[in-house]
Amino acid sequence: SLPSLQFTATSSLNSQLQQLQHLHQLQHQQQQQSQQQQQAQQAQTPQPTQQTQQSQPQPSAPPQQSQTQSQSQSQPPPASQSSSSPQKPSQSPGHGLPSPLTSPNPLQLVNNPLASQAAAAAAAAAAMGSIANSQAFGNALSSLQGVTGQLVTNAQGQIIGTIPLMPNPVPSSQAAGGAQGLQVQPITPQLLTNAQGQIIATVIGNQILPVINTQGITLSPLKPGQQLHQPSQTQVGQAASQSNLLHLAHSQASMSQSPVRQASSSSSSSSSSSALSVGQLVSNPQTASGEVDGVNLEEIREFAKAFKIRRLSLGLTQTQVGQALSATEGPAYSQSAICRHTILRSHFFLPQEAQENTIASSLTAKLNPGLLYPARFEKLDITPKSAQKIKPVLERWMAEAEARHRAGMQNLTEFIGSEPSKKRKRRTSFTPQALEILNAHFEKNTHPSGQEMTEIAEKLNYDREVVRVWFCNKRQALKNTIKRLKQHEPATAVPMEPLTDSLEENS
DNA sequence: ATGCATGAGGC
DNA sequence: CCTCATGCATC
Repeated sequence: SLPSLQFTATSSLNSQLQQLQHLHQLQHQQQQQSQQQQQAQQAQTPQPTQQTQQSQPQPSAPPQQSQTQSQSQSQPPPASQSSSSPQKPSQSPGHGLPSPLTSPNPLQLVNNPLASQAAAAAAAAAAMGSIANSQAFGNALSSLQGVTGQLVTNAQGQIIGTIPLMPNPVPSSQAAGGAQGLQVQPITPQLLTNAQGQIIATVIGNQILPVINTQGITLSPLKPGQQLHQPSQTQVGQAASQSNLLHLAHSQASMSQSPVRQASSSSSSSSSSSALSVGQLVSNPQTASGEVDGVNLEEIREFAKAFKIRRLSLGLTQTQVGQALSATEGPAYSQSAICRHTILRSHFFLPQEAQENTIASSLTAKLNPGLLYPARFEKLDITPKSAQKIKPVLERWMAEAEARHRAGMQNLTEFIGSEPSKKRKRRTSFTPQALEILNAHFEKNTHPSGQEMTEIAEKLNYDREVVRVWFCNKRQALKNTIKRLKQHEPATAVPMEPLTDSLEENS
């Protein structure tokens, strides 16, 4: 009901104000409710974060804990940069809130320097009124990694997931009993690993917290050699996780995070049964899904999301998939492609920020050439069309990968070293100054003439060809961005004409 | 995850 | 020379 509650992490002042207002309100409402849970969270938060990883060995935690907290209070996450700007605004007002915060602001609990998104996410969660419902918080995390205190890494030390802070009802009896709440419970998280020995979930008390699980695909807690789906185990995991996660559906929907609709009945035989149903299962066009180029982005998004989960549950990296893919016949894609395909999901949810700062300002610039603005075009993602094209390939491959996995870890990973063949030109690295100038030119004219490019190249002392390619890539990125944004505001295309016209032949 | 590079297909 | 779809190199 509250449009501004969209999970946008916008840098726009207006929406920020709105968010904060809501936040304010909600905090009042939730104070009492959330207190207990906050305490519970406090007990856990400082625990297994990678940076503050002292907890387990010795209970010398207290001093360090307080230090960590005071740090995060006094100053915003050090890592924060321009991109994390939304953090500050959304936080500081929190401190200044007239409401008597008897217990620390929820925002601080996740003020984890590790994750620049944490604060923003927390703000969003709070704004959603879901902070009290820690479950929602946990879910938001499924698609927004880096929101929690616990990072889960695999054998290579790569972060493959996060563990939500879940003060759950079950052990609460204890927590409630120890009213002090702050004491770190002697929880010794047991870790569930997949076939590769990678951690995919933790067991705290009698709770199983899947690292990544939004679609009922319980990451199989199996040891090498074991059969993939043991109903008993699977159920345990699901029972625990689903009951937690299912609630989220509503609150999550408001965040416009891809809504995971789960057939409540399909709880028993989730993953193995259907490689296809995963995508279909969730293809829920509640968003009156925007179609770009005749491609259902919603569907692609869901698939990408599911694919990632499946990939991780097999303990595979994007690179591995890419390599394995190229080993098979038929179309193959690189790690880059797989990554972009995955990214498509989140970027298509681009916050208004992109529209306001990127397109709008670029348009402004085009319409008012004199006006300067910080150029912030999107990355060069794949087009919906490409995503559509890749999807079946990935789907097919994953189906077989899962099949093989079930049969016993085969050699999925039989790769073939790609022939270096020609020596590729070394990647040019433009200096910030050069980029500034290039961007300035681009804003004035996306299609500089050969003459102009020559001049630019000379002025900047770069290869002319390099400059030309830069413009090509820039145009490509801009165009892709526009396509994505069109989905959001199809009607506002009016002021967009001049730009699109210059980038496209038709349309 | 993203920035520059490559190559096919076009005009 | 351009656009597009992708990939190698890097960040």
